[in-house]
Amino acid sequence: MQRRTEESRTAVIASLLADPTRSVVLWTLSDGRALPAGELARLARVSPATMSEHLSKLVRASLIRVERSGRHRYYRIGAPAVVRVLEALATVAPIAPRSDRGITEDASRSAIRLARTCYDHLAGYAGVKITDALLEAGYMVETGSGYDVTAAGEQWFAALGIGVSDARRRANEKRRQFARACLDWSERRHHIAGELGERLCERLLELAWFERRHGTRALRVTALGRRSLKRHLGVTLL
Amino acid sequence: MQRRTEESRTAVIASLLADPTRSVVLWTLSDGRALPAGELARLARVSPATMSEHLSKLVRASLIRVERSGRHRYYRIGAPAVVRVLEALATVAPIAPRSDRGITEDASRSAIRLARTCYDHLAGYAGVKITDALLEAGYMVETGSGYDVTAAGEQWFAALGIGVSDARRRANEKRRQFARACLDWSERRHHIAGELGERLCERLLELAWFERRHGTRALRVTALGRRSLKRHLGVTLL
DNA sequence: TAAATGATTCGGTCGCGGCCGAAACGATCG
DNA sequence: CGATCGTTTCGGCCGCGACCGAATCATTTA
Repeated sequence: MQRRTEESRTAVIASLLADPTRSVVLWTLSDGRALPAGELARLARVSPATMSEHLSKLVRASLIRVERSGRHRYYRIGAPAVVRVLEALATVAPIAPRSDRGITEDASRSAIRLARTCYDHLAGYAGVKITDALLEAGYMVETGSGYDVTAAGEQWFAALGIGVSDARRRANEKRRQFARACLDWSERRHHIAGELGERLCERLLELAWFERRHGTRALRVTALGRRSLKRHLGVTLL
Repeated sequence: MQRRTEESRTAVIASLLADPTRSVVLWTLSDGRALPAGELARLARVSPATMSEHLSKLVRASLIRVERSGRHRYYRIGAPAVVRVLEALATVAPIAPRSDRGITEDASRSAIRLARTCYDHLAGYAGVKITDALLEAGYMVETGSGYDVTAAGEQWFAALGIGVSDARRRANEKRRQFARACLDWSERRHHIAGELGERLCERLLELAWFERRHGTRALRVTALGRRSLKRHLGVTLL
């Protein structure tokens, strides 16, 4: 392989992501699934021949890996860094079309968009919806730099087993923000992060409203989680 | 603008980064500078006409902004998120060609590669060189999860006004890693992060070995910094 | 106002790459 | 062993976009 400048090396990677068909493939696999070539062809609406070429390019660049099983070949994301690129690209909104505050209602296509961890807190459709509901109910209010919990909110969190004042104290000690507003790449909306976001996420996993999925940051909503979100916050997760 | 799927929207952005000429432009501007169209054409070795087309595409997508001044038009990066995409792309090494542990010796081209902050610690060529030197001198050793400071190292840090044992204690309190190894996108090498990395960075800024630059994460090495790095660590920053 | 300089627009060429159908390949199954 | 199914390879078509020179526009300088 000949010497390349940093610039053209990133251009090569970018050109692999620049094709709509390949982009669909990567986004489809971005939640950690492994799918056979034929199914990917069907999803992207191209012939098996075309898909095969795309897949071989992606494999050659190590953006995806292939695993043979019988007469199928299963393709999966090659490295976590690949998903980070996708997310970074999604964050560069081609001028965010925020006409109104609607959430994308077809978020269900990919598990990683429905619910995932973002560092230590909850993100994706679920993270945004929960944050919205907390604001809507008056349990939290927006501040300049994030959120703050109201007296009513403190009770709500306590009912879930989360000590707000304790979290506030710890955040202060750690010189960490108490309840930060983190921008979501898939929803282009804010969700709750910081010390409180971490505790909320931890607790919802403890309560088994969500479950971790193997080898991915995507979370599964349990049946209990769906019911409880409905009851506690009036949130329906499609 | 018609409805687009998330996939194809990221593909559009990626296609803008996929062209080598545009890629050079974005990398050149990635340290926060603003350059006129003609100079960018010269740097990328294309005609002014060609460059103009590229620039207008990038502006239309808000990846860069333009500012008129006299008969020049100065172009600069449009949003911090754009640089994050570049860095994410650079991190997806087309199989890192790490034949040996050499550092890129032409890192000086872009200020942001020479020295920058990565969250709260020092990164780029400078960050990696300093980390290497600390290991080389036996002031730190590599551990499974990062680094640890030796007794000799503790003295070295103390001479600089950094209390290692205090940092260790604080890290423990904050449940934060003491000295993490963070992967550098430009050098593809590790550098020191975590609590100790933060304190080191803070202190070097206090001592005026480095200076923050306006509106960018790039740092400038001062003349004092160059001399001191040479004396304290035998490090020369080209 | 004319000349010079930076930047953009226009018109036209050319090559790369995505696409498909057909054929080949490889594994499984009857 | 032939039939079938999933996948890849091959050959050829076609359109998009990167490129440049020439012309145009805009701003500064003489």
